[in-house]
Amino acid sequence: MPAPSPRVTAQEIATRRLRRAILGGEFSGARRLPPERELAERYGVSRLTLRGALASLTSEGLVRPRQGSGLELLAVEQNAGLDVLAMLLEAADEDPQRSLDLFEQTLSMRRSVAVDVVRRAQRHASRAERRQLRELADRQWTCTEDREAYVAGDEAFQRAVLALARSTPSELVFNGVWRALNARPELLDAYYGDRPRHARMYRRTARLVRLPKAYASRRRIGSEIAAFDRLALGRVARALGLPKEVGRALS
Amino acid sequence: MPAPSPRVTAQEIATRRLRRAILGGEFSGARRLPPERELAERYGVSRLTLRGALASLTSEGLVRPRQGSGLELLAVEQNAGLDVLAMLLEAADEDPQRSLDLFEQTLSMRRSVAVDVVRRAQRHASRAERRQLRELADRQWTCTEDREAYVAGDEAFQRAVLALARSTPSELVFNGVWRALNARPELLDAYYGDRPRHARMYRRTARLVRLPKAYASRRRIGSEIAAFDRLALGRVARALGLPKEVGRALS
DNA sequence: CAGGCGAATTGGTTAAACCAATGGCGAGGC
DNA sequence: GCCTCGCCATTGGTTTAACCAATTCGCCTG
Repeated sequence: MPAPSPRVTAQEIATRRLRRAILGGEFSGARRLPPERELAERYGVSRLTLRGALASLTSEGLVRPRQGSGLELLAVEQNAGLDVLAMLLEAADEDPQRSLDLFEQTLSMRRSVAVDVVRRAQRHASRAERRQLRELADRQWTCTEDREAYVAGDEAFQRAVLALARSTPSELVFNGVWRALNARPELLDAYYGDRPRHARMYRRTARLVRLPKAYASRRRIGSEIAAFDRLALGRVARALGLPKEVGRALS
Repeated sequence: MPAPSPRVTAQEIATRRLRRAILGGEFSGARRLPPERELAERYGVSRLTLRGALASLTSEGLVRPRQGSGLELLAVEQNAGLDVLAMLLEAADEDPQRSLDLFEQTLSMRRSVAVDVVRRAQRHASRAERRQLRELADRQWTCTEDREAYVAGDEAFQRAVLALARSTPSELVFNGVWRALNARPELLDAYYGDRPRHARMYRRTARLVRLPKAYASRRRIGSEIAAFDRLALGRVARALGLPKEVGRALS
């Protein structure tokens, strides 16, 4: 992705700051946000621009505006959608333990979804499609040197499997997870720290997919990914300044 | 929730209509949306109100505004977050097969996440917490007559398990899934059609959680839920006017 | 003291501008 | 004739200044 640098807009900045303030607990304890007019002044934008920001936060399930009453703060865990995961990780950048926990939880969830996705892909994929997949995986071997290319290839591979799985919900979950992991590039770097090992895992996984014993292979696929994730979490922990045992021990 | 009927705002209506138009494929083929000024006129609101709606759709990953260029339409599957799942289901209300597929895919994903959640809850829950959980499950037995109470209780139970699992991402996924299922009340009704059977499944599941052989029990938990979901999908299919075999045969 | 009325608060909406990025089209030069 | 540069129409971004509508709360009245 060239990412043509869409000009950063004032509304976007206000959205980020306000969202971060909310997720960072700046208003914790309060049931309501300050009035729009006050927030607009605080962030140095007009009230209408601030309202644009509020529209985003509303659709994310962080606040609920009530005419005449104010901006009600909602409990994140019970109302927010997966989209805020990225922002939660971002907002946790000064709390290593929380960062690691969120990262681990995210990987864990991704794993469980991945097993289901692979199962579905196994059912729906044609012979030709499987071969295409195999080729994608093989290509990963050739670029373990180049971090950026490798990560891009990994995303492409995962999306390819997802497309075969015929599960829109899983695709949407993946979008959220991927965005979240990319919200902390330094952690994603640590995750992909051992690319040859990662590529090897994929190759093994691909082989397992072909096995007829669906259930047994699925179980092993989960274990393969889990094994890599455990090692990777050790690296992530170290990148966060925590002892790597902390990462590997997580469940 | 009493849902104090927060007055339906013009901006919200515009958001819904525009979102539905996009998800319904009204602009399929086009790479861009019509200009803001034109959309505002079409939906009978001021440009600023329309911009509020656009802010929502932007944060949902459906469009990307580019100053001077226009409103770029993004590919739903590759950009949208889980939050749009509810709207996808809503927008599919005239396509029974698509509705059933989405419903099935959603349940399938929920199942795979559920297994992970249960595993985590198993690890983190204290003795007292497990007993509380058990009580919640037992209470479900007493209200299989009352659909509304039963569904509310089921939500409470699932949230309780989630809280024990210590996995924020899973909670966020659940929010999205739950909202999606509730987007089509008639289908959710069909899903909960056989409440005694549902309650029995929970009781069995709860028993499995206590088993020491973690892996084997996990596997069986997945099967328990899958068995119920399969039957329920048959009912959903019939509610959609499709032969129930279509629902049960899905994977 | 109870009830209701009304003013202050706060979100919802609009109008009319103007700024800023983009992209196409035409004039001019090579 | 073709390429390049620059102007300008298009389109999103932002602001100002109002006014409308729902809610809340305190004051006034009975």
